[in-house]
Amino acid sequence: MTSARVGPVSTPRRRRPSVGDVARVAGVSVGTVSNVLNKPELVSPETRDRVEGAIKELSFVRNGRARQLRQGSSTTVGALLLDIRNPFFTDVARGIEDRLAVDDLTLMLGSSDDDPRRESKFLRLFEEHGVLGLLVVPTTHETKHLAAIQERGVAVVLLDAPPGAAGLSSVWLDDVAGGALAAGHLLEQGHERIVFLNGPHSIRQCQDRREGVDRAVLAVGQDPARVVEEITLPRLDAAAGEAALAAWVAAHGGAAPAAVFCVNDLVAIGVQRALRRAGGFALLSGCAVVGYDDIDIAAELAVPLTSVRQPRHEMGHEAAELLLRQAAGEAEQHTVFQPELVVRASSVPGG
Amino acid sequence: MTSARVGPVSTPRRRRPSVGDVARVAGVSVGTVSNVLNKPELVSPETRDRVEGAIKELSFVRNGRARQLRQGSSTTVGALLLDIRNPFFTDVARGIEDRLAVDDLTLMLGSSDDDPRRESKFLRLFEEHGVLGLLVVPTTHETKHLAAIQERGVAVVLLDAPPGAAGLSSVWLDDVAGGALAAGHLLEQGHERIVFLNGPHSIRQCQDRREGVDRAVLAVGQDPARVVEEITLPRLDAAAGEAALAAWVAAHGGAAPAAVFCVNDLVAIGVQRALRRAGGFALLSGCAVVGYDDIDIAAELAVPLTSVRQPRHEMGHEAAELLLRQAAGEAEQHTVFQPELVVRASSVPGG
DNA sequence: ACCTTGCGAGAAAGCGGTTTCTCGCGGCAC
DNA sequence: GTGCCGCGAGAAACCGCTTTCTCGCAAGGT
Repeated sequence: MTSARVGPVSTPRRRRPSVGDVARVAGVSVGTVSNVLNKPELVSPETRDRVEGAIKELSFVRNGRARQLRQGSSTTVGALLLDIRNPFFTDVARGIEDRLAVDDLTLMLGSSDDDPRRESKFLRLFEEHGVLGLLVVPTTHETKHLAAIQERGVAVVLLDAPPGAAGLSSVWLDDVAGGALAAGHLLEQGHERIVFLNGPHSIRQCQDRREGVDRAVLAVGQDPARVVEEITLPRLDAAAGEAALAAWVAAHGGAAPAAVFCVNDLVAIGVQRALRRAGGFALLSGCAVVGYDDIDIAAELAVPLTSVRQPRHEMGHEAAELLLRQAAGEAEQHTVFQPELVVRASSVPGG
Repeated sequence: MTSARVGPVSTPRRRRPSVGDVARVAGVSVGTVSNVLNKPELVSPETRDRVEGAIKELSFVRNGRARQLRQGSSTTVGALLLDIRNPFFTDVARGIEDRLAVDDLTLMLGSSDDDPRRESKFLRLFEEHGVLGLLVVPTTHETKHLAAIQERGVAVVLLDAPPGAAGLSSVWLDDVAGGALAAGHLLEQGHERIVFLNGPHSIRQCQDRREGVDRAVLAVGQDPARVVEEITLPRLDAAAGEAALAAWVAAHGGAAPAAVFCVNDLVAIGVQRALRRAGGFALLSGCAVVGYDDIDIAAELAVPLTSVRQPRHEMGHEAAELLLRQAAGEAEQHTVFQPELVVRASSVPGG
């Protein structure tokens, strides 16, 4: 470990001043202090000045929990994403945050890591916390538990997921179309076999992308079972992609597959890494790779990555928008975005 | 826009059941319900069963705000980072979260975008929210306002920043050493001029890295003023790096600088992009580029990037650790990590 | 039979704000 | 001079939960 520690001195800890303290210093009642804070126009200028002076003097900061408890309101929304380290989700998160900032709301983030236990832990935490609403990338198809939360008065929007239980708004992207786009592109390039590094089908996106792949294969009159070799990854990051492809290469005497479709760009980056390690640039450039998400760095890689683009920021923004509407009592609403194929060197011969 | 909307149906909204409701259904007092929730061993099994039945029946979820208000405790900590989209910060955030999860605490994240106004807005929000503690990447050298917050009873730890006002713990990395490492490496490669794409010196890290660069230059008996050409970027992302380097190339008749040191990897990625666009792979491979942070994808770029590595996850973890200690009344403490140079193709001739 | 224990449950007082209701007081019309 | 109105400030209830304190009651000891 390359670190060092130093440090003496102790830290004081005092009770925070309350409206009562402010009232005492200003020589008014607590109700008046509250009025200064919330409805200054109801208070005479002199009194207001005295109170504001006292607030400064004590450096009073009001207790938002008590405030919200009384008002029954809330200013935070919770978002439960699959993995905050995945650039796809941070871009989505930023989209959410940007929309919330307009209304002076703040965001609590959690990563479920696609683990239902972590998901339910965070959901409970958020709900107890009294969030205004919840944006959830669900870990399973089953969304009844989310509908139940909404029944209890917390607006819930499904994020990166199709419409689920009745009453829940949703924002997602047509992953069947996305999968078809990717596979169609590879087939067009003349590939007859496609290795598909996918996540478990319990993840909706993974299942849908597979369905899209199958449709594309059927569309050219081929048999998916013969064309597609699907490998299920335990996790959807670069390390998992690298391991899976290294195993494939090892199992095929050092040869690379002709075409690989990866369930996301991180996995694709891992695949490229595995190819480079196994056979250098030659192997790498002989293998067509397509990713998914089109994260910012996809274009900057050793071999720029062909990818299926999702409007990440916009998806987050729209999800927050729907959440606020739903919280305002509007009806549920479903927005579906369309994917777009971005072709780069990783999938075309001259790359 | 590639999206569509649909949706009818209305959303109900009911008052959440309270302990009082549970008590009524179970035929006990609210105090007993509370005891079932918090000290089940004090309640007789039959009563406990009745209460738990009522909780299930009403699907009661306790109101954490009221709970924390009464207890005076809190289970969330706030972290104010510069930009959540920068992988450096998400890795730090993940380190924080991993440490907090051990104690069942949750994280609220905010991005200040290096804007003091956004910073103070978030600080107020967090403080009103009653967070247990605050991890802050400060936007200025001035940390008195943070010390003032700690005076009011919220533990504060400076993150990615050197010790500031008395009483505040801190976790940072020796950026002077980091800057020296990068510049020393470029000088060793025989470069006599270094273009340094830096952020404004009002950002401590930027100032320190510059100082490190100067020291390295002085160490080989050269004059920093002659060797280093520093360009100040308005933002520290890929777009800013690309724009700055494109301008440099344009101003030098299409020639690339021999050596570029970038204040972070995103900027370096932008630089590589600019070089590729201006002169293709030839120009790119003729220019030595060094980045900072060593984010995960640095190794996967078209030209793998030499970078100064920071232990991101560990820094976040340690910051959370210090925060919890400080919140527990322990004395302030300062941890400083050491950077490490990771040499890749982007800075060495044979790359 | 009587007094002490001790256990389990209820009543009530907060936590720190907001909000409603009441009330005193000065100004104004009659 | 009396009555009314309205403004500004205070008193008190309340949000939902925890926690302390009290008390009834059954068991156990003598």
